Amino acid sequence: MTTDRIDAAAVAEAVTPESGIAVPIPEATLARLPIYMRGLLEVAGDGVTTVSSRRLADLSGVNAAKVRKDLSYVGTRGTRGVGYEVDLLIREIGMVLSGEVTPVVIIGVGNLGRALSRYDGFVAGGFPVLALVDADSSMVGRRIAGVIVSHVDDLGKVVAETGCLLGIVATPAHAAQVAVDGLIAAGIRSILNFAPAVVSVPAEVELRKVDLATELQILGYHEHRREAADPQQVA
Amino acid sequence: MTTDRIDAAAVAEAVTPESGIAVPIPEATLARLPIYMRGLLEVAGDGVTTVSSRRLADLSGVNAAKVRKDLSYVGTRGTRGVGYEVDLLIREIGMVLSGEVTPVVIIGVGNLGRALSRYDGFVAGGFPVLALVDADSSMVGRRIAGVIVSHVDDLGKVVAETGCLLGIVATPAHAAQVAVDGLIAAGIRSILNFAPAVVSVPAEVELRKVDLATELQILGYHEHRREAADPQQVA
DNA sequence: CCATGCATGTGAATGCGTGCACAATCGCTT
DNA sequence: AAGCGATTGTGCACGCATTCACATGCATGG
Repeated sequence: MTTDRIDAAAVAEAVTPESGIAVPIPEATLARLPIYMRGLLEVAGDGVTTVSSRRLADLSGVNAAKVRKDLSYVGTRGTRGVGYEVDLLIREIGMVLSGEVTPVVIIGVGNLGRALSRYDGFVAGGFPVLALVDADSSMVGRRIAGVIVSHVDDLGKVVAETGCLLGIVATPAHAAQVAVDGLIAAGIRSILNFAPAVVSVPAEVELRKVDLATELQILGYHEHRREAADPQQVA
Repeated sequence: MTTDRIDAAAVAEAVTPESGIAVPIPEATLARLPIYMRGLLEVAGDGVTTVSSRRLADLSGVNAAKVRKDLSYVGTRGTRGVGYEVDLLIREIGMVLSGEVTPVVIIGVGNLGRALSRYDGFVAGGFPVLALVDADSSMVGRRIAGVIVSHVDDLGKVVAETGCLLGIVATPAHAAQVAVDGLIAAGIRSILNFAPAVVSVPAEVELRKVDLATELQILGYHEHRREAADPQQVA
């Protein structure tokens, strides 16, 4: 996987089931929770009220034991011999991954930035894009997906007004570090970087990365590898 | 990391240094090679002819020992006391990740599909988008980024004509499985899936996934976690 | 020609993630 | 009321990835 957590430090906090404060969900589990959520919403739509770990595993393309272990982290308890209550599970997982609406700001409204700002999945997932900024003055003032583009110099003001908590960097590589620094200065502490560049952030800032070109290169490697090993062409 | 290799089976082939056939690069290493490549191209632009693992590690945001071990997999040998030759390294890594041009086809020309087809990074990385298809007839015939959109029913023909080896799925979730099946039927064996859905493929097909909404949800979790632990607001 | 310093290459230890396998436990049926 | 089938919860072992630490070996300077 190319899109990884940058800071590899794991959350090693002790589990405190009853304190209600600490929540030490492993990174790998966290990445699967949204997948489970989709499966749950699907079966809930069919009127099903109970799922087994096996069923949920099939829907999510993972191992059943993994599902059970993952669910044990979110605190949910199933019923032995029966399974898990769908509605309850949806509420529990929804609670874990920020049940409320979390607005995001996008830096860079080039091709990628515009597409992301119009991407339905964000709004559907509770992440409305409430602010857009760009360094290019000719972009400022334009309306994209209902949001007016502001200048990057006004980033702090815009973030404060809209209450954005998450930042998405969709600039060219050479502008990525500046964009990230700007977001941090504006108070954003969780950033998703689409620019193909290595950026550094203070330890308290959470930085994730999505590298589209790298994804293709990894696929290309496997493809070429297959061709070299297997002389048959599809023709 | 949300965008992961789906099939977790590792390539366990034995290293055959001199045979020139088998290439058993670990998945984790493979994901870092493009990062190294960017750093190398950067220093090469500055006229530097030699890099140490330490320097390359700093540029890539990773550990120096990791760099050395990664480079040992690609077969490159550095010079003790000096470092690695930049040009040579660029050629070696370029060789590993498919030095030639590998055309790609995109299924789905909605917001995301259009943005991806215009994304400069693909062409720059040697992955030109030579074909676009969509199920919506009203899209067929339109020209996007210089490529004319074909109907998904003609997928096999289009793939054969353009020689595309990689497929990108940018459809809505409910159409993802059909799109993947279509790509496989057309002879594509390496697929990058952007649709937020779990799809199943035969073992010989390589499927990678990029899940944008999930990335934000993971960030959102950390953000909320921080807020809960740290009552101070940014205000 | 030799010594010295620096950077590579890798053995080994640690930690996380995965998945098996099984005991514990629940609901349902007889 | 008691047994039975089903499913959860988890201890355990295995494997990959990461990182440290150090011996190896090359180039440069005296």
